[in-house]
Amino acid sequence: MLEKNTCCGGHSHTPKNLIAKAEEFCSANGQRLTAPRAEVLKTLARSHKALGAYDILEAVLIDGKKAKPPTIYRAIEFWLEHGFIHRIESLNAYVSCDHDHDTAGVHFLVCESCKCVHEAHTASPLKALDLDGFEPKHSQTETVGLCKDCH
Amino acid sequence: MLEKNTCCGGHSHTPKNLIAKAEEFCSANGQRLTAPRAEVLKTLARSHKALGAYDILEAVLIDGKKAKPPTIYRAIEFWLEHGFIHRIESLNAYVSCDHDHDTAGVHFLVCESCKCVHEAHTASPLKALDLDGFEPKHSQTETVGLCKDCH
DNA sequence: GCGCTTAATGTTATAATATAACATCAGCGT
DNA sequence: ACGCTGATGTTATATTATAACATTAAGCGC
Repeated sequence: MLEKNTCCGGHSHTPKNLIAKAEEFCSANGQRLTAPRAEVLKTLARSHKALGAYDILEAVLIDGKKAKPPTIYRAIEFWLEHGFIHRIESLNAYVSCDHDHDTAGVHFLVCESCKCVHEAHTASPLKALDLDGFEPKHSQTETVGLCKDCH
Repeated sequence: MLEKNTCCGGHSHTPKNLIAKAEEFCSANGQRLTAPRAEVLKTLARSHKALGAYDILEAVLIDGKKAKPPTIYRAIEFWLEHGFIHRIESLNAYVSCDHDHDTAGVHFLVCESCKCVHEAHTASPLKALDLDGFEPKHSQTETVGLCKDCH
């Protein structure tokens, strides 16, 4: 896997921008931007496709060596917690995001063919709902289909 | 796992009703309601918690014998395809549903503590979106949080 | 700089979820 | 009964994720 992303116009975050934001975030919050964290985030930022944990694992070298799963999963968890990446549940995969929105409700258009993901923003889907005592923490909508280039 | 479902008032579909619908569906559509299919659907219908495939596997006996994973996954796939159950992506688990709605857009309130799932219905989340050529097939929203009884 | 504390990573092993591939069986029309 | 088809049985393995413990590195007070 991990082909070059030419789909959907090849959009991708610029790793530089995202890493710059990440650096800023870390120093502002007493977190460390370690090699595994940086490599994982860069790999996701270069791709607009969702990447599985093992795709990332195959793609990155930490100090010139292949990492092992826990290393990758820890970095993934770190960036998920801090809103720099999202997990696409329907693919068991991960995408970077621009981090310029609140993370309470997001909507992804997921191409089932090329695995590219577009992030959309609409009103919270909870607005119209009778929650009947349910206390929401995080909403995520995934729309699976075919992107412009794949259908 | 697979504790008795006492959470959230213990709602659950009545297996009889759901199986009746399933029988009707199968005979109307030239499908067979085989033992694995019936057992899997009954097990899900009795539970309002989401059950993982291996929970179901532990719970059912087919002709008095424990099934093996492909048997369970095939039955799950069958009912998913025909709209009798849903997959809760954030839990890698499955719930039955009443099948009285179109399956194009659903919204689940998922309790991260007890794994109970409430199905909600709102307007399609795609209405407000600029799809830009994306061809949607299926939308699903999952809101993770704590149910009335768990918080 | 030294030693302490803490957070992060390295390493090994394994759990949990899911599917591929092929053999066998059951229902059904003829 | 025969053969076709779709479903299941069976074996093995792929894929995704985490537990547990050892080791290393950064920050801090002195």
